[in-house]
Amino acid sequence: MSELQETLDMEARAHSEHAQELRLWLRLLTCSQLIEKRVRAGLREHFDTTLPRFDLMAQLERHPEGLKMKDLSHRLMVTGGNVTGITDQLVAEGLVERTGVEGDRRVFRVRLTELGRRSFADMAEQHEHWIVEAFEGLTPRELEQLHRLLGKVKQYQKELE
Amino acid sequence: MSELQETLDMEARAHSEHAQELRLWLRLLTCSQLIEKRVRAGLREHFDTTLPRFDLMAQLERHPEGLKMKDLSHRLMVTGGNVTGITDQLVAEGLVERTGVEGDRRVFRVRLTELGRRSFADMAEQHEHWIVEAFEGLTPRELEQLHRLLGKVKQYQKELE
DNA sequence: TATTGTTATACTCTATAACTATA
DNA sequence: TATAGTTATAGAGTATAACAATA
Repeated sequence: MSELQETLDMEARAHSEHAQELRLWLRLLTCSQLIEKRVRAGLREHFDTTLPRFDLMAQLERHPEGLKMKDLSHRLMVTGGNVTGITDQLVAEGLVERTGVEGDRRVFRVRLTELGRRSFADMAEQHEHWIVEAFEGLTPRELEQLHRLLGKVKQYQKELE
Repeated sequence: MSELQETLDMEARAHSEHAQELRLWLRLLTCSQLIEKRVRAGLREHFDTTLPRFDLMAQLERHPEGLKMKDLSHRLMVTGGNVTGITDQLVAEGLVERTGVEGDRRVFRVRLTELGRRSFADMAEQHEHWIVEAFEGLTPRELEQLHRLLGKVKQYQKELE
């Protein structure tokens, strides 16, 4: 066993009668951490940005008409103050814009600027490459199976809420 | 579609010819974030502790003879300074202890104290419950399949290093 | 009164790099 | 020279709560 494998192999800490679930969780966590670390590093090195910023822009790219701060907060699963902070940064860099909404002066609509759209397109292309690479070890059929199984897991988390 | 489902359903942002991989990644990330959030919240509310602290103690529980700071750093996939900080906290609370190693005065052996072992046993019991609950939506066969597929993903990440 | 969004604050976690002590 | 560990620092990310403006 390589030192790297030894390093990453935290799964054996599962030790109870429910060892199967614990091993699965540790493996799931390890996979997402390994991929996420690479994505974060890539975003930082190549684009001088962070995953939350990328995620916010990705939401806006899907909604050209714009999203309210509250929508962003829900979708990104973080509290409002954080969305304000990230949005402020992106506005300062000219990547997104806040525009008022008629009929409710409390609300803003946040959208990508043209610069933001171009910038996001660049990042998304690289991001796609990193992700495709991460799953190259699986056959198309395995990709599909994994997607289906994780769908059941995700569905169940929502039922637990 | 419920608001919650809508909120969590970030997957549709995948839009390229490699949509399958992107959808899979977003689903994997969502699953691990949902479970991790619950574990973090549980550790904070019930035990006033954090996931990195729990993970460090879990490593020590697996190694009653103790681990060197460097080993912990490798296993937890974080840099040395951070291990020092977390270890300092746990030592201050009497949960772990540093003891010298004869033959190399640079090295420390970090171990759980008796209090640390009892404390970890409490946490591990609850932790197991949260994890078992998270995967209740899967049959034993599906648990096994998912574990196998994630094993391939994990294996491939190591090859990419 | 309730809601949208902002501000202020504090804390955890992390990486980096300079440093000490020992090998 | 190299290694084990610490210290110092800075920044990301987060939650909480108080607040202002509007509904």
